[in-house]
Amino acid sequence: MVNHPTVAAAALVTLLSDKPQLAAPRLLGAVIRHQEVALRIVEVEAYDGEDDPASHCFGGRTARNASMYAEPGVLYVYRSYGVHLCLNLVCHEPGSAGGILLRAGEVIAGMDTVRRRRGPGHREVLLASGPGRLGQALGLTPETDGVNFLQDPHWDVSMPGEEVIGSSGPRIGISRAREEPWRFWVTGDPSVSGTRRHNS
DNA sequence: CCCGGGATGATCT
DNA sequence: GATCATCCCGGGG
Repeated sequence: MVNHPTVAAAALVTLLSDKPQLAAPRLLGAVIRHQEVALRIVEVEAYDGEDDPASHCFGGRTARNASMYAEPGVLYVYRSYGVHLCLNLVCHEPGSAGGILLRAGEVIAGMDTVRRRRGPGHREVLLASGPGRLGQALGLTPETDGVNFLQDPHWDVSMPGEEVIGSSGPRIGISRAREEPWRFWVTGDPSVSGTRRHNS
């Protein structure tokens, strides 16, 4: 009875039923798969609920952020600057809201599909480096918002296989709550985004 | 290599 | 009308 699928699923639900800022670093090294494409997650950001001024939940529930109030296992997809689709794993304590933004990954399966989606001329380590690029690599659509990866055969998330050495710092691209070090990344990993400015 | 800035459109005030 | 949880290109050093 070791490795029964429901055991792994239960462990993920437990992980994602905590405050996002506590769960996020434990997600480094996890693998997310959509159909034939799989990414090893190397950079994430935690967005808490209505009390986090940088969260889409700040100010309460709206049509856009409704998925962040759903149960852990659900995917929250939002459109950034009109053009990019970005992916969060819903993560919060019971009765709350929140999510973990997947900011960068390493392509470990489906390379041909990713290259076709991203277009020519990209170095391999940059194919899913940055939340918009990661979304494009995974083939997100607006309909991905609200999908439960525990119940949809096209989607899967696996717990990290090995411990990784992580770093943390302020979240990128926000104007409020800059003091919270809620961005987490695999130390030294070449696919982490924002290497020019934000990494220490 | 580094930095600055423009594109682009949904969302909310 | 302002604000973005962004990306990428072009110019200068």
